[in-house]
Amino acid sequence: MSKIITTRFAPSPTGFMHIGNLRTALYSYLISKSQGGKFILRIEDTDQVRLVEGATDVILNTLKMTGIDYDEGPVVGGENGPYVQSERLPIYRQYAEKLIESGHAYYCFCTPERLESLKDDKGIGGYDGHCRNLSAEEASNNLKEGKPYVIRQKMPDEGTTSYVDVVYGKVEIDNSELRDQIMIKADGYPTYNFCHVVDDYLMGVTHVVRGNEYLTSTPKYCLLYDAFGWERPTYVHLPLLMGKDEEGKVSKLSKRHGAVSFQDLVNDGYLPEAIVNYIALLGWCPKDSNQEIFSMDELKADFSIDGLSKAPAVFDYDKLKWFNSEYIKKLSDEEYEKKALPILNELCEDYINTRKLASLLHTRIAYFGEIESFIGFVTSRLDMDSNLYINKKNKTNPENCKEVLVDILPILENVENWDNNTLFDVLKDYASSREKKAGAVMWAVRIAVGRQAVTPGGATELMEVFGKTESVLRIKQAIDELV
RNA sequence: GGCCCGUUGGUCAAGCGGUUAAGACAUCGCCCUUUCACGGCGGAAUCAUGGGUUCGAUUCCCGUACGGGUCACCA
Repeated sequence: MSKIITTRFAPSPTGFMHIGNLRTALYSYLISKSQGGKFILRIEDTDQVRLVEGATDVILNTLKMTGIDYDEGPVVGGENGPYVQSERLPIYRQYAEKLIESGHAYYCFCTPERLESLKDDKGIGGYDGHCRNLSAEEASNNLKEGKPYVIRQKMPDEGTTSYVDVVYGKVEIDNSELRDQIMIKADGYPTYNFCHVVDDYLMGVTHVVRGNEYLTSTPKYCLLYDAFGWERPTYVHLPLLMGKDEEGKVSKLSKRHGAVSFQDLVNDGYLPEAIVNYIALLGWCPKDSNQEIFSMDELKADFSIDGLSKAPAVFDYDKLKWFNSEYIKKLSDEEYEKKALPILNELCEDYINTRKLASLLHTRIAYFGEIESFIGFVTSRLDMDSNLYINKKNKTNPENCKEVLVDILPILENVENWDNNTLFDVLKDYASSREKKAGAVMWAVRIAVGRQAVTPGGATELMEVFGKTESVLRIKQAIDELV
């Protein structure tokens, strides 16, 4: 019987959830779930300096909102806990000592100053193995004297180490490239380089899924597995997520490219489902299908590792907007209003029919944060430019528009049911009774009421939004302004 | 700088030795229409580059260029 596929997401609680990080979590999750596997969440908080208060909650919350549910992890627990590395310190110590005993690791007493002196002018330069050959006696004496120390992994002097990555294929590194990296720091905490291997093994992780910044350091981890006599996991390295600045230069996706944390995007009014859908396709493509809209369940069913791309992908806000607008359009009126109405009610005067306004905006917004930019003409009466009355197709101009407005004002003032359908009929009837083009009448009214060239919705829809009183006031004002 | 990885339209991408080189976003045009949006139709636009291998290379190999990653008591 083969082992059940087990993957994990192992973030550091150092701030917000970067969208690239979320994608890594997603892929890790999908690789497991597409094959009925197990998914573990592990918090890697061994860097006590970079630790940020509340960051773990952000991670937990993001996974919850996106529907990435974990079988084992903090809060939910599991048989391989604890799932927070700072609670596993004795475990790492114990395994580090095993490696010292077997000759795969050693105590190092070098000072930070000495280490610094090893670097070249570019700050590049690794450890030279100074304490490698300290005798057991010297080491234990140093230990007894209480000298600060770290524990280092002993790398082979010659040869190469290779492994086969599922996405990138065979990766081979000369052992001479490998430094004797630190496993346990002077503060007693383990480094990522060491503890993630111990944890992955102990937690039964079969597929290590992570960003490809680890591609070249993975041989070191393989060596660790070998030293312990453990079976190496399957490695799945993911291409990085890039951003593009104004000049068109591509670089690792960062804040200067716009909102890059999941929470920022949500705050801007992007739906978690849309975000997940979009990033799933940034670096992955379904086989034998051009499908683009995927629910989480569909992703779980269709995801496969061989659809993963090797090349880095540029995060495109335009495409995200498209996905989001698709998801917004799919929202039921009720779901949509739940999100749109609070924003509109906050921005608009009481007399505005915000439900009507919301429905006009439903097919027009790409994200909810965009609403405000659409309704400036609603929240205030914009400066009027009489040129707006000019429309070639309907042969309108300020003069004939004024005629229409003056003519139709008393008719509108008599309208009882102030709704779109009624108003539309009224305007149409008026037009045909005066042998005018309906479009010309609509244009005059829409400009008078909306006071801007392009509006979300036509003349009668706008009038419904404004209500009778405001609509009539706006038309009167427009007439006055047309001298 | 050493090492590693990558390179199909502006962006995401399919392709896995022979194709009119899919599709989506963006863009442009037309239709629909009460302006816009939605929806429908159509256009423009891509295999980084030089050598091989082959009857035939976008596809395989090597070099070059460009981009990225990595060389921490960070993960």
